[in-house]
Amino acid sequence: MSVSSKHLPAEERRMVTVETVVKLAGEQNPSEITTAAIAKRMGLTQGALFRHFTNKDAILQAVMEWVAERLLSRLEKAVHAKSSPLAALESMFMAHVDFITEHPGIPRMLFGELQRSEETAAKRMAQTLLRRYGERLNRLFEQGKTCGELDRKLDNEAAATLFIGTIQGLVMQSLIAGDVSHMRRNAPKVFAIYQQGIRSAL
Amino acid sequence: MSVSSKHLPAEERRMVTVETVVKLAGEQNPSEITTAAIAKRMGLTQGALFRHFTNKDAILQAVMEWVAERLLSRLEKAVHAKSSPLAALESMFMAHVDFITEHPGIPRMLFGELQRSEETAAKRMAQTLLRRYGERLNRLFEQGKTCGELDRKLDNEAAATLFIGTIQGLVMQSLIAGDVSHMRRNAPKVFAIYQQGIRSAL
DNA sequence: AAAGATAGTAATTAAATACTCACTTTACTC
DNA sequence: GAGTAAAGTGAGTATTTAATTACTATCTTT
Repeated sequence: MSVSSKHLPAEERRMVTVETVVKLAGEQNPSEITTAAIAKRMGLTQGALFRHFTNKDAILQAVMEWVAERLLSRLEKAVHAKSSPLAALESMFMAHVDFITEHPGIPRMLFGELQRSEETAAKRMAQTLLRRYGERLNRLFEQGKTCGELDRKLDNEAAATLFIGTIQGLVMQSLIAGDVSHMRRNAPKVFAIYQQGIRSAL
Repeated sequence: MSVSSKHLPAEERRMVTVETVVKLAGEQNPSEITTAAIAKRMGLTQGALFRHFTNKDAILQAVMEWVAERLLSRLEKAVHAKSSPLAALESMFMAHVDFITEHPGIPRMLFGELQRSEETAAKRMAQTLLRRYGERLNRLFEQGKTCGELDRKLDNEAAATLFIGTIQGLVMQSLIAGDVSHMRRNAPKVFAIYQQGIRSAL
């Protein structure tokens, strides 16, 4: 049985669609991803997409849900079983970088959704994802403070902004270099500086 | 005499066009800025734009040139007359944040151009701008190392990535909050962490 | 195997968009 | 003030895009 036979049950077809969009976003500007392009990549006619999604925004929303689920669960797994909060933060950072290296289109889509002026469902999903991300970071920061690893007077919000911005900076560099592996190579160096910035003076 | 009479000399009209695009980018997704929208905002018909620009990319290119010039000169001014490299970095950081607060559309346009798959003139301008930015930072890092303010074994590239990413993170937060002033308020706190990360241990 | 439901096709539509062009208006020069 | 060049108008065009629809192919269930 071929992975993608002609007829797929709705649930599977939606999955394939989402994965296709993620793949396409890694190759081109997300705002240029048309329903025709998605369909073509799947070996489907454009109209067929609308059997499974009410409109294009529903596709993007499904993608953002997929991203939120996968990313957050990967981060949680990375944090799990790390003894110290600082080690957990590093593990989380690298897990995020790995995730993006595998799916380079994702940060672009996220940023693209956030800039939308209209209040689309996809945009709301992106906002929710980042809010939950920030909350998770806050918990780790608090733990780090109580166990003495982090600077007691560290500003949580600023530290979270910097954490996410650090990743965003790596994404930008890799966009300029046109090379995804660039990101993974430099991530540890960049995190080292970040760590130095938040941890308590010894 | 009104600032914008009906007929403007070509040079002025181009200037007004660029400023209009920058303004629009602060209000909506840059990829949704159409020539019709630009013209409408200027109180002009759409066709008139093409008297002054050969095509849309030429408009975007002019915008990127405007940005590069203004931003780099502001950064240079901020660095100037600062005695220490670290003080210069902080001044540069705040100048950049101020610039973006005044023109919130600019980071979005930059990022948007960088994601383009085609090699447009505007995209090349954006890449050049960031390259020159990085070079300027490198000079300051080197100065900081020789005068002992910065950690001697600091990785310049990583520090530059983090510097720019830090700003990108602030932009992202303000996008989520839907509030530009958010950025300026948090900038000092975020820079404080960054500074702690790069300076030499005392 | 028949019947009903599900998934896909191919052609079409309406709206949006970058760009063009023949013509008109405005501003400057002698 | 006439003549001219520059700047703007308004009505186009070709193309792209999301969404619709009448029809067909394929699965599933009894």
